[in-house]
Amino acid sequence: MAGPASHTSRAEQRRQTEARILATARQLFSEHGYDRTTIRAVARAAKVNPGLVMHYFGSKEQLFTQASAATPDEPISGTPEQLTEQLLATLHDKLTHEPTATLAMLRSMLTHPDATEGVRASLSRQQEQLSDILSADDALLRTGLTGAISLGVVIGRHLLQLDGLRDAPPDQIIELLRPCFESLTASGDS
Amino acid sequence: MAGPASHTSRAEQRRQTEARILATARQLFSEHGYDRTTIRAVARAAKVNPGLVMHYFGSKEQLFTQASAATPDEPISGTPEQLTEQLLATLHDKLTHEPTATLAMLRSMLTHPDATEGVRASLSRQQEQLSDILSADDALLRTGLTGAISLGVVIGRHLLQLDGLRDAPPDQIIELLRPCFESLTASGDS
DNA sequence: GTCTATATTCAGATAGAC
DNA sequence: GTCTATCTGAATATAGAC
Repeated sequence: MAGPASHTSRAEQRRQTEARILATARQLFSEHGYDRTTIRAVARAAKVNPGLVMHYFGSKEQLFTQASAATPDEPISGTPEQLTEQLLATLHDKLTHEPTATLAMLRSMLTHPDATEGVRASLSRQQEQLSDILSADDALLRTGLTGAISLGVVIGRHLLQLDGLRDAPPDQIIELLRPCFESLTASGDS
Repeated sequence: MAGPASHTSRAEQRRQTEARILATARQLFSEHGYDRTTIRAVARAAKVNPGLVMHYFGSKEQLFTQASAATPDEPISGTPEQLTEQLLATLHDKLTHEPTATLAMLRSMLTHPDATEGVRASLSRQQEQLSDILSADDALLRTGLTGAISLGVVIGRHLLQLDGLRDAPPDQIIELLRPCFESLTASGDS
């Protein structure tokens, strides 16, 4: 691969190769899911040997763990009114550029137990934070719904690529969804 | 398995065995998805031989096709106002008893191309019908959102079993979602 | 440090015995 | 019509050569 390395030390070379493998794995996991992504395919796409992938990451499971490690959502805080805007802003961000690592986890969330747990944990954390602010007796259901709705819209856009959702401007989507989130974060009992 | 069959003809016996295999396959596909469900596991759970499953259904793909064949949604028609109630009624039904066949398809929709196409086709059909009624210039986006929201809530309840969503009474969920659907089916431009 | 060769396991599918 | 035995291919993982 590398010609006579000018400044790249051996350790630096290794770091770059490892990063390239990881980026390739993220991409393939996000497109085809855990089970249908093979170590061999990752190696081929990253232009390295399959054995090297194993050597660096230990196992397919560990490779997936690293490839799907996403930065956790911003903590939510403030008044119930601010809450709606924060949720919409977070969703807007996910609609514009959801990181490949997150898509890798979402892609496998229905079929790979680790991914299921990852998504559940992430949503649960958010539900806890939100429920503290809402403090209604059906808070957990309301926050579960905002999470499920966000999840459905993200999946519909990035993974299923539904007509109408796939190419719509994020701003327009957010505007249409604002009443939904407002009604769900409103404190009035049904 | 069968003792001295009293009234069951050989053809009847076969029909029953085939139905038992299909029901078992539906269950396992809906729990673990396409890739992690093996012919062998289906055979074991149905108390038949793996060869018999192949003999009856030809291939794993064909078994999945039959196991995940769901009855299509009711056609939607009427005025925009009736439309909201119909969507909510359909969702209420899915929250109470989503058929195992549908869950089998939903479980694999992110990782198995056939299932992806099945879900996309089902949602597209519904979007077409709804868009005809709405006749707003952003109709396709609005109907895409109602589909994505329904999908997210069904997945959150049945497949991810999110806290708050998992055990909530369908009536209560529907009430909380009514404003969402009303705002999305309202004809006013944003 | 990188890659080759291979061991091991397990899946779907097939052919043929009872 | 039902089941046993087996073929074939592919995947992860390992051991060792360069």
